Amino acid sequence: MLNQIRAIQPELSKSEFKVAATVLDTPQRCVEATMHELALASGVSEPTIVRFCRSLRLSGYREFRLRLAQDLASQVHYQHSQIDANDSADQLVDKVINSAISSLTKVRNQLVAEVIDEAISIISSSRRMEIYGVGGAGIVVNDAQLKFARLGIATQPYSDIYLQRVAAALLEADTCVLAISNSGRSKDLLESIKIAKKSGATIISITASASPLAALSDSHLAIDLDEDKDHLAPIKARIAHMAVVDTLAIGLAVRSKPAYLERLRQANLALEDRFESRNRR
Amino acid sequence: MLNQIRAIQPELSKSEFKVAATVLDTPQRCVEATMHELALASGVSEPTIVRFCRSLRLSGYREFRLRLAQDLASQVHYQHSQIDANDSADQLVDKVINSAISSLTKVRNQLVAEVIDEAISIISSSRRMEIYGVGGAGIVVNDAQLKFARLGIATQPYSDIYLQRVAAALLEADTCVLAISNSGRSKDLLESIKIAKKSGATIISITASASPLAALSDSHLAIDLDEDKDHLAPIKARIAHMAVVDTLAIGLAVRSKPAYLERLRQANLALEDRFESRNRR
DNA sequence: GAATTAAATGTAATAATACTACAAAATATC
DNA sequence: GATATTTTGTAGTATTATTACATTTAATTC
Repeated sequence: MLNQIRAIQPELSKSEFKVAATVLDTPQRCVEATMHELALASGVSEPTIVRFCRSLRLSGYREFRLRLAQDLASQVHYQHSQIDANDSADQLVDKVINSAISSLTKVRNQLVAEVIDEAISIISSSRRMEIYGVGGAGIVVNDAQLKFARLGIATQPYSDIYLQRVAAALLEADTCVLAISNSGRSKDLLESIKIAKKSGATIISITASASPLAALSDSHLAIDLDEDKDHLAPIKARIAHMAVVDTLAIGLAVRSKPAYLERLRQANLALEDRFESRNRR
Repeated sequence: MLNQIRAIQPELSKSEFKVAATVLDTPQRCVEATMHELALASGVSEPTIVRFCRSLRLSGYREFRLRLAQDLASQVHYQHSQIDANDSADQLVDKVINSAISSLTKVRNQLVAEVIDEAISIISSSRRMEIYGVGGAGIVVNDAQLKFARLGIATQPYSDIYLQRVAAALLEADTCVLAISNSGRSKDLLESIKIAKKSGATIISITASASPLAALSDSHLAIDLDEDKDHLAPIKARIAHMAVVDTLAIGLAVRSKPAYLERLRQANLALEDRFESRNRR
């Protein structure tokens, strides 16, 4: 919902834009607000509120409020809670999993459809792709390589900063680089990306908005996670980034000619004899 | 909310009881209904609806409807839906993420607290741990290594089947092996585990119940995912397994002496100068 | 750059919805 | 069986959402 509002905001008229802004700014408040209050808060008239709701293809304010409430509820539910030594194993499981779910929910709300489409079309029109990341993101980089490989899309993962730079210097104009970093501030990665850009490669990034990496990117999949320093932080980032990669890979698969899906089938087939059959037990 | 209604239902008056009944019976419908409609459906008058809401300690029907909507939204079980070529990017995101969330939910429901405790105690009483997996699980194996490393727990990951066997043959009695496999039927992995067992190592597995791998394990963290053959299947498995590893690692960290957490802090510190500062931009 | 047209926005009236006061039933209490 | 108490509904009021229409603002054409 918020996602959708963000997406259509640029197409809205001046007044409706204001309404979108208030909603995006204080969604929790809007759920509680009556139409009159929202009109007041946005500095517009009440009919504009109705028109705004209609722009979202909803029947009216009542439905809007309901949808917004539901949307927020599905995020709020998984509050992140600190883990401590006294937690039972049950609590531990709940907290860890809920925190993972909450970061996935964030991804769902933050991914902008247009950017996904953009990134997919960049990848599919590039001759080849390299994937860069450092530190914890290295895992995501390798995971991405595996996912794309299963679709028959050859990619080269580099999580070593030296290899990265060498590779980046050798890139050509019709290639692209997928850069993955939570903060978007790793000096080493930034250096590699600058080199890649100089080589003429198109840069797709999965990173925080307003980060140096985002600024360098041609296509930027913004993921902003809490900056908490708890032990779950790196895990959350990893799961979130993997989910974005999933979306890209799957999108690429379904968007492009059915050939990809056929390749996926074959890749699965090739592994089949490596498994114990279920019957023989 | 529904639970609360169920709880107070016996204490309600006859008419309010009817209202509670309709709400419990068709909660989804009630979210959409106006006060008048709910009154009609329950065969009571509108003030009774208000009184019912007040019995729930809510200000009125408006709040009731909002709360109910939120409540239902947070329970909505992300059911898995097939992705097809006509999906918009928005739908794509929703489907991929929801499917990931649903597999995490499964993990949450399937993990048994006792087994987590058991696995944690095996790991912390072992001199060292090796982590085995093949194919897609290789990613999880590397991720696990990284997670444990951050806690100062040295582990050796092996996703190559030959190295695995060699390593397994050299294991000693006071070591343990964490084996990760979705199906629990990969011949290569099973072979490695048999060798590891012969060497006297304790086996912890993250895999499907009733699988050959489960049968070989000393401690078995059972994760059963749908056996659907869609393109999301491997992704779901990976996310689910990573979540289990997270739980183990975090559990290990909080259970054991605070030393682990201190090490984690130091590991984070060691990386700090590798990042662009936020101020300089 | 003025005139015309179209789009956007707000005002004011109307409709729908939620809520309240009070009176009538129903139930319990003596 | 009369009285008190609780429960419920009727009818009216207040609030909230929506619509019709007029006004303003912006865009387009000459």
